[in-house]
Amino acid sequence: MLELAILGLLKERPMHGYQLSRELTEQLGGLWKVSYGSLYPTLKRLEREGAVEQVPGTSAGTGRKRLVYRITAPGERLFIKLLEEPPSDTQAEDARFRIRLAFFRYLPPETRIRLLDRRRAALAERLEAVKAAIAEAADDGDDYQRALMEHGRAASEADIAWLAGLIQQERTKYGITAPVGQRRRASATLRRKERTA
Amino acid sequence: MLELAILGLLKERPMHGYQLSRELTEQLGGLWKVSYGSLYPTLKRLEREGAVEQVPGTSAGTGRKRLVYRITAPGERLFIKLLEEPPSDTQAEDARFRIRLAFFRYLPPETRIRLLDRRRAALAERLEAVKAAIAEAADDGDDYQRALMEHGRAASEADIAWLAGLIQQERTKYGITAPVGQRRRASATLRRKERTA
DNA sequence: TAGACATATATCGGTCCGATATACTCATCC
DNA sequence: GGATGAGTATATCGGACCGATATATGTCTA
Repeated sequence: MLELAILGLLKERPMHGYQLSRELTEQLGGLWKVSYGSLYPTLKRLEREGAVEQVPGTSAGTGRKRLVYRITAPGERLFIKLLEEPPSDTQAEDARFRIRLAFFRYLPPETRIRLLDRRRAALAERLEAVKAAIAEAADDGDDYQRALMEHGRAASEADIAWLAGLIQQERTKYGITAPVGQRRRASATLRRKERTA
Repeated sequence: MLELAILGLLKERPMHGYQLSRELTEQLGGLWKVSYGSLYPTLKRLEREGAVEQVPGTSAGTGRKRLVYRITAPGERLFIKLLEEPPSDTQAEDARFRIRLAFFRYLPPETRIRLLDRRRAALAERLEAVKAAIAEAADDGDDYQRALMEHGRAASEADIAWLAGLIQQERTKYGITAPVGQRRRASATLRRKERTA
């Protein structure tokens, strides 16, 4: 979600496209590189939608023409909406979640915990799927495919543990106790029926 | 690289679109879900390019019409080419590398080691970038952004260790010793100048 | 003062995704 | 017996993002 990332940066201060690209790469430690082929069209779209607007008269002497944008009030609302938006349940959410986290400070603690927990549940589900696949492909097979799945399992487990740590930290800091009904859910297998019902 | 994945599966036996989608999800332990919106157009493209062809007369009684495809000789060559193709140096390579690995058995040991090592070098580079970002953002800051980067660092390190293990295994199995000039490179920081020169 | 390099915006083609449409088969239940 | 719904199967559409590329202009330095 480039929109989310752009709005998050503009929230801090007005910037132009090129600057946004560098800040983005930098703030996320190079984990997420934006391409200009996405950036500029997205900026234009946001402007068309009224979420950002150009700051007039900022090409002040300093070299080349620059189109400086700032976030608007509707843009602020859009930002929060995008930040809380439910995940797309796909591998793209891996990247999206990182963006979300980079702007987590704009969310209240309760919401943060809710999102962290939702993410943890999604990873737990993936973990179960991988474990099932490992069990199934136990003897039929390809060494590399097995290694791949084992690695997927280890990575999922590490991510889940990491999230659990973040949740714990958040709870300790704000003295929020875990809702009882929610705890099991996160680590238990979610059957498909249960979710669609 | 959907093309790669499709060709890899068709190499084992002829299949139709729907079947490919399920096999793909299954063989990779649900780590990689294909959408029909990619699958069918890609199949058509591959057919247009002569890499696959329809197997005539296989709608044999069993229910619905099915378009069964098989790989051709040019398709086999394309498959190997795609499998060895240099990485796109982006976050997309994370996913691509998994696909590659799933079909690694079709490559000779030397090539496998070369690709594993290339991947390891890329991750080592990313690791250095993240470490630099962590150092830079040490005090200015957002707790969540720091957590994010730390997690990126840990994940990179884990991945590198995993790759090192795979390389070691491969070398042991086939008695191939590491080229001396290549060893340092993998774990050392690669300066930008050095690469572009 | 020429060259390389960083800054800055923009477009193009291509890949993939999610949603949706369509249609057929088969089992189940009333 | 006929409705309902789940699974199978192919296909298209709009949208997001990427990588490559084009095109300027400013700045540093040899």
